[in-house]
Amino acid sequence: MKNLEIAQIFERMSKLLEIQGEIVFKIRAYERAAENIANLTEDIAKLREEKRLSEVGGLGTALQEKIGEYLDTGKIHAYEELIQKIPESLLDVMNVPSVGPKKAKLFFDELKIKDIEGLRKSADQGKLLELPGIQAKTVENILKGIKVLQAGQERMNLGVAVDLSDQIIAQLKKLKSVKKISVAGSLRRMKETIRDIDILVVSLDPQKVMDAFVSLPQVKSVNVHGETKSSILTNENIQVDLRVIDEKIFGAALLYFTGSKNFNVKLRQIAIKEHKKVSEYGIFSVKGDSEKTLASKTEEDCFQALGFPYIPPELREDIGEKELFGDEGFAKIKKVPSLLELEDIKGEWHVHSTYSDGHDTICAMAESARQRGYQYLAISDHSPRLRVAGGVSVEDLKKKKKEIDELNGGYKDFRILFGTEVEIDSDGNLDYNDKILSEFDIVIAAIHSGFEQSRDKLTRRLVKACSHKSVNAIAHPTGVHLGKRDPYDIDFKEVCKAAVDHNTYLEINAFPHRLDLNSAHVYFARSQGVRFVINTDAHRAEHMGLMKFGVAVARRGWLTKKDVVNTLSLSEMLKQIKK
DNA sequence: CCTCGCAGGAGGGGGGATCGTCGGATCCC
Repeated sequence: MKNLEIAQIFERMSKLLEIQGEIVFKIRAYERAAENIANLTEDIAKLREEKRLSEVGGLGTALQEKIGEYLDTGKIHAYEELIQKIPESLLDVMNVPSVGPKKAKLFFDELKIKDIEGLRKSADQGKLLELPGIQAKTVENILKGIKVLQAGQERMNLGVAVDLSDQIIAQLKKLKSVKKISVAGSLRRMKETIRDIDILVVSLDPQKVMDAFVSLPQVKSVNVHGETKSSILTNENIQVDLRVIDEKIFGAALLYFTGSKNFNVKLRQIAIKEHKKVSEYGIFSVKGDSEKTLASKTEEDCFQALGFPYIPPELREDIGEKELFGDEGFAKIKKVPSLLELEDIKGEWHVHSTYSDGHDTICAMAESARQRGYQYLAISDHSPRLRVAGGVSVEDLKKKKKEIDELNGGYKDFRILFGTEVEIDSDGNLDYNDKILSEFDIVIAAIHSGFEQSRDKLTRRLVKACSHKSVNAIAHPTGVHLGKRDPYDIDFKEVCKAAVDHNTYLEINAFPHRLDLNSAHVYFARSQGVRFVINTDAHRAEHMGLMKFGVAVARRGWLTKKDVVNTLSLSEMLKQIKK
């Protein structure tokens, strides 16, 4: 699928056009197109074939032509031309903090600086100082920026981010002067991956909080240490920003710093139409030159002042924007769905035991599930084909079944389900025969090999697995490993259709390295009528605590309790999964 | 560059802080 490639090129073009000094609207057009394309769950090639590119939004004749050109030839002429004039490596230069399009252009025009190495040299040699508007402080910041950039800019997964922010918040909470504390930013929206961590506090003694913050044990270096804002880099090169907020405007600040950026823009656009103004200091009514504060103390107040219901952070994204604001973008929000909660989860289908590559026994896993208040837990170990994970042989299945039956004899309001995570082979066949498969309580099918197959073949494998009479779910349907491996190339819409047609559930894998399906997939699949199961893929008992991340993805994909099968009681769930 | 609404052309991402330098660029959500 070429979606991401095309989005990336448009993204790069927008930056290059910015350096070139193009009008801001052209730059934004490319930027917007890139975003919309990246968020697509359908194949752009297919959309084009069906002449539906206009549905994407932000694609006029010129951009549609360029998409066609890329799909046909693998190249975009306008892009090739652009990088003749402006070296692509200027994009790296522009990535250096404190260097934007203007400085990048200045350095290139005057000093022929075209990459970071060149920038560093010129800075060291004092050449930058000869340029207008550049003085010692700027050079210092640029050199510092290069170091920051090279220290690592990748995104971390949600699990890492939550661990770190929990630690920091726990430490800051110990201070008496901290009255209120909350995460903000993409972490509060529970995005699958996070770049930096934002924390807001209310405190009567800001200086003290800031001093404590910059001297936490996790701190490697301090970027900013002020009264209202401090910013540090942890030993793992993660940036954490702390802001002290006046309690009176905490809600407005939280709303603002939670984002997303596009969501803020949207709110402000809508506010303007109603002669209101939104800023990080509050919601105001505007009459001529005079402004009156309508709300600022809590987020709820702020939404109310705008005439909106409370919108949970997970929904403040582009993903469901049309549903939220209407097609024209300015309709009033009537109500938002009551999203799935962690407490709604009654059990899960996908954990491993010592029968395959799990760390804990079936009994230990079951105990942990019971303590979490679950009614059931399917122990779904790998099948033999997945040798590296010690797949369970047909013989050992009998032993496993017996063990489960015995344990179940001792439970009253809880049941262990006999499950498997069965391999889908390179032709879409399953790793146990039909008779054996029919004996499981729960069968989830998964792909662990042959990721490089063609889109058609991969899609057919999943469709075939979906239509098998014993398969209840497809595990981690896109195969992504965040930061390590891209999803494999499938026609997701086809897979959704097969899932709906055969009462097969699609898994939201809650393990932070996976989060697969992701929230955009979930949102799309929901629109196709798909139903879901959220599983942790736990390989030890404590991993079952990762369920919260799966729930977060579900919420970001607009799911309610009724979309998710493992919110049902045991008997109801068993009834519904019948094929 | 796109969209709107009209047939050629106009108008188009909200709002503020901060930094560093002298008018404005960069950054944040």
